[in-house]
Amino acid sequence: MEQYPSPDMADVQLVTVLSALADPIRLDIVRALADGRPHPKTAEVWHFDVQKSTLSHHFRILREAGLTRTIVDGRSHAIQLRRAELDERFPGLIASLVDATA
Amino acid sequence: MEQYPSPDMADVQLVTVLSALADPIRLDIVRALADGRPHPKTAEVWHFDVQKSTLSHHFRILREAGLTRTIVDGRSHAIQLRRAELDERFPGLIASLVDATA
DNA sequence: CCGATCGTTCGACATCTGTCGAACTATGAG
DNA sequence: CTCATAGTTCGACAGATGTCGAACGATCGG
Repeated sequence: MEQYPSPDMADVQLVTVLSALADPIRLDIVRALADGRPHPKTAEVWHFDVQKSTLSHHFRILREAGLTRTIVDGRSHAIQLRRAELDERFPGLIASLVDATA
Repeated sequence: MEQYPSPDMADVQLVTVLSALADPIRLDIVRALADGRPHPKTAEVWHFDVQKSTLSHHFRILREAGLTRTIVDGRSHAIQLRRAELDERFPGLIASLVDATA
């Protein structure tokens, strides 16, 4: 299917990742996703005060930057941090985001 | 004098730091500054292909985000990463930037 | 003092970015 | 099949951002 493609981690640039993280909503998402497990994209689950189209936009930025992958199951989608790959490509980066008091 | 003020590190937001890092030139600067020592602002030293006014703009963003401090000595200015403070406020973050193969 | 140098500031401009609402797609329920 | 639901895509728009060049301010050398 390859419906929602993420880039190869080897091609992911640090500055692209940092740009993706440089937004309050996306940073919150990534920090919440740091457990490495899939989380539903459902807008109501995320308490953000934006429309679902905006949230969808943020999910896309994260995926295209290489931070996340999308798991499709019927009409429900989940998003998952590519934790292991990221830890290998950018050691310590995700950990430092999680540790930090925002 | 307080001529070029940097914010208190306690007031520095993670997302602000990430926004400052989310630019190719500024990321390069920070990585070069990671040794913690002062570096001259001299445009020729930095090989970037932008005008000095643009470089000055980037230095300002970095300082206002809390990443650097400016040291004035006569008419020559130096810029220094606030390494120790940053390491305490955001453990591992700077290190992960330096480690990474951009 | 005078002129040169280092760096900042300002206004202008094009581009990028976050946001919305409406339309669309695909899946699942009855 | 029909309708509802989950999420995406699209066009529009306002505001932020990176860049330049010109003008400015401050300092140093002669």
